[in-house]
Amino acid sequence: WLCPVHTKGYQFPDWAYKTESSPGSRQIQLWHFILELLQKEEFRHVIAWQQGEYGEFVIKDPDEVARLWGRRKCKPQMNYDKLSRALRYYYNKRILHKTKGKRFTYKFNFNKLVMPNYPFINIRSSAGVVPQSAPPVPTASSRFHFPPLDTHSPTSDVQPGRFSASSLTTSGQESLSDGTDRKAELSELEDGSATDWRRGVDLMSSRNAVGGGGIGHQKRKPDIMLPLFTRPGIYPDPHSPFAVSPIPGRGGVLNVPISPALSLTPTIFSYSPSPGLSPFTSSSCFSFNPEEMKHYLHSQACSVFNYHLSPRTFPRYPGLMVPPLQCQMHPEESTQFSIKLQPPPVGRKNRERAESSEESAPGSAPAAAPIPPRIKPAREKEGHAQEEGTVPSRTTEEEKGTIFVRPAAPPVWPSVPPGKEPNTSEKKEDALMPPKLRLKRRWNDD
DNA sequence: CTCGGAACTT
DNA sequence: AAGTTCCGAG
Repeated sequence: WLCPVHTKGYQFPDWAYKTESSPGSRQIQLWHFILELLQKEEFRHVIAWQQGEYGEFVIKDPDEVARLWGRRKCKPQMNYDKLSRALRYYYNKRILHKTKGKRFTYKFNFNKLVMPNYPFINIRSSAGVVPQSAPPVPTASSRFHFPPLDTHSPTSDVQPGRFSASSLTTSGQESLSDGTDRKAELSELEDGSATDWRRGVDLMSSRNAVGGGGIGHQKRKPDIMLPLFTRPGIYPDPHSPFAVSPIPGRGGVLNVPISPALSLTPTIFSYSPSPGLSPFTSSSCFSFNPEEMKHYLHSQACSVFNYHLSPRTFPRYPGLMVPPLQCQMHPEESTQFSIKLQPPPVGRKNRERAESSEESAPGSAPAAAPIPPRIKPAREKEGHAQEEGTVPSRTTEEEKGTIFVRPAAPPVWPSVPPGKEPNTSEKKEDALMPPKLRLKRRWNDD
């Protein structure tokens, strides 16, 4: 078991590879391990990304995953019951959340790590233009660390964060060993992700980056600094800030002013149908694909609505409007969402009832619909004799799954239409109504 | 299956 | 801190 980071290229950003050296974690972490398995095709029959939902994965063989985990941790008594308990501890930490109704299905909260750094993204511009079926395979963000945004003012665009190459932080000494987090995400307005985010920062900065050009040290400053990595060809979007001016501002660093209006959409993600074959995996460059990012963020927004996550999970930034109805990527999913968009559930009971009824809703488009993983019908114990050495038997299904599905039609945001509102009086009413009530009203109306 | 409390371990 | 182990409840 060699360090995953040194195996074959970067499939995930550094934060996914917490190392022993990382403060606060001397040993492999479960989510880290999960990511590791997810990364390898050999385990595709044991655990795999769920198609259609970014960051969602299915444990196809709970016993096997538990066994592997137990082996890694030298806990022969490990089983899915225990493993899942550990997984559940991630709920509060916002590392994972459960996909209700789907057995053995969980979802990573990647947004926790990404969102704080892209508050200025305008998701509206192009929702659902990006491939949908590919698993979240963040790539090549390795050399960077993203200082957290000012936690206290998520909306203060005047205090943008700053990107800097972690290779610059030779000391890697940001060790923000904050013992201030946990459970603290109670306050409605504070984004508890900030503390976690710092962790992510640690992870990345702790990684001794490859010497990528000697740029001087830099301290955190309120201006955004985007590392300059000229990678011709990886910026398909002409609107990418990098496509615009790849010329170094100074010292090889681009100083890009942030404004909420600016559709600056750098992304550390790159969805590749076949992780191992990603053209980017070999590079350690920053890749920016606005479309992907937007889609990703949108997907996350959907999660917030569909999984009843706290809105806190999805930072509220100006210009970041994510109407639930926009979540219809797949025709089949659209039915899901429309149903889920019923008035907020009152209690757990209600929630579950709604979900179950939704599950039974007739799916209309079988087209490229991701096949719901057939979970061990009867817990059949087909000999998984070998594991690591197992030859991945690529099923045609899997291949199909890598096909990008284009959403039916580019949706138009129903909320806050630039045009006019149907009912003027109601509008006025709304204006007088407290935000909460207004929202509730909308829930009920639509 | 899923959840989360509680005590315990490393 | 990050699980591990055990377990009652839904």
